[in-house]
Amino acid sequence: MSSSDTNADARPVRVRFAPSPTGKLHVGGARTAIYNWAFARANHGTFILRIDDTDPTRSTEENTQIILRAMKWLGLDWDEGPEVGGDYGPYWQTERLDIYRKAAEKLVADGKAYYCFCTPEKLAADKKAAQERHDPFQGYQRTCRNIDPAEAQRRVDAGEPHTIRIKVPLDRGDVVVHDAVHGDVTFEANTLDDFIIFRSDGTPTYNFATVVDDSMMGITHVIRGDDHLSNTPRQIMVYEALGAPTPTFAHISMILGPDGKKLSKRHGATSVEEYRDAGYDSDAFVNYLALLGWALDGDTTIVPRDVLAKSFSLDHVSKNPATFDLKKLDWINGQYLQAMTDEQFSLTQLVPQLMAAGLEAGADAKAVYGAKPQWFDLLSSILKPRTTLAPQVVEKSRFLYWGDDVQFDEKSVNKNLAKDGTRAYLEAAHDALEKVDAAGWDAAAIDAALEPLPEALGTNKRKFYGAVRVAECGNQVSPPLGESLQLLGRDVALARLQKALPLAK
RNA sequence: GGCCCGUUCGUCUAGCGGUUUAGGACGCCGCCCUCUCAAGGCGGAGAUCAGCAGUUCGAAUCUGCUACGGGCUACCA
Repeated sequence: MSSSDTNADARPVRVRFAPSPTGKLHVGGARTAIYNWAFARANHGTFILRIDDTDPTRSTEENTQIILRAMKWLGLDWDEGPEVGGDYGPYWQTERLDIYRKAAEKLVADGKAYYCFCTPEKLAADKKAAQERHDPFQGYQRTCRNIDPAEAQRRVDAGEPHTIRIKVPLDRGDVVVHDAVHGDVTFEANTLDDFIIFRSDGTPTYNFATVVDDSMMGITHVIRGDDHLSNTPRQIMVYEALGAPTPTFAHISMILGPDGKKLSKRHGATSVEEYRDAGYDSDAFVNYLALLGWALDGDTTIVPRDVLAKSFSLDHVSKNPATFDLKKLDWINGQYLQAMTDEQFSLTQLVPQLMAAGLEAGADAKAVYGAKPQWFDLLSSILKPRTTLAPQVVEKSRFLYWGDDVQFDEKSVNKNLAKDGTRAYLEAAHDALEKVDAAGWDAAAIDAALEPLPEALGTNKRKFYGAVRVAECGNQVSPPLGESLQLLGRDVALARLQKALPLAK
């Protein structure tokens, strides 16, 4: 029999993501944020961002900004929180210290909590003794629970160091946590002790502060990491002492590295911003993370943000930990790139990368693109299927920026150009291309001009195009030749054939 | 030590007692397309559903135990 059955489901959905600004936003945290966001959107609820900065030594303003930036990059807009405000603020725990203090004092006044004067030394000794007699209950021995309230207050007023402990009802039965992903999880009553909710330094403990916040902010569903499941019965004790309804919980598993250990720097990039900087598309990244522990159904892999925001549901979240797989992330990224129009690809992938590499210069991507949109779109059309990650376009485009001074790849030259008969190939190609006039210089015309040559020269396509390709692009691997020459322009294309003659035989 | 969670192809997962010769996706292999590299299409290998014992006419699906992995057990979050 549990009185934690006060179900919150009837209330309008309000969820929160409450990161600690003690570091950057990690992929695990990002996934928790995504699930909260998607759950709120799918249920027409409210998504709240709260900064849990109660650890003054490790929390920094800089980290907060990094987290906000990461949230924006991920496209996870919040309805209440930093920058947007809301009716349930403040949204920084350090600004809520008074609220916690008052809540704790009220619990004491109501007889739901009490002052404890036990020293750390005594607590350690009690614990050791419990261990030695193999007592199944190793929690706090409730030493101060029965001190007369007036007496306790007198000692507090006299300045005696004290903490505040929750008074767990002795007749409290087993606590069952209603978890949306794990089902009902039962904790035996005798494993609960009167834990500390307020430290002797006057700050609240995590298990108290979050519950005060979550209840005051009307949070209906607490979606968070697995590591909090064991803490949940304690938190339920606080909800009950506060007389607040218990939310529905959803504990999601953690993300592992390829070796099955918890994902860490050891495994490579762990923070959201590293993935952004590596050139991943944020939609693809969100898609991948969402799939790490959740499935729309058994068959769908590409789940765009709007579908996620419509179809996300907690009962499709898996219980077991998931291994982060970079290969699949890359594949999904490639899928998102393929789905872009040439213009989108130019604006968001191609031009920014070419600018970062110093191949193009201008005020911004839009301005650079605007100078020759058809040229970039054509380049995008041939590069798009060849890229899974944005920065890859740089090396594939480089040959376009050499003028008539081609940087030859030695191996490619040896294998394709320095072979008997190639001189005739280049000359034939030059003659044929010269007949294509400047006005009609496009991939179709170029391909048409070259197409009959291999047979006429008594060779095969592989050898012929191989030689021309290396002469034009410097490498035996390049985008399709017709488009490449169109992008190069007639003058440069012809000049390159001429200049490569000495390398041919 | 005590309490709690987890375990389906290498990886992410579908599966909620019979429709399962366990489905899909990434990766891998092969074929097709093809002037290179991709993209795309088609096909293949790959999981005795952690193990054991039960319940049942019937179990990946329910129960118990064991193993392995993880979490909590703090005046950390």
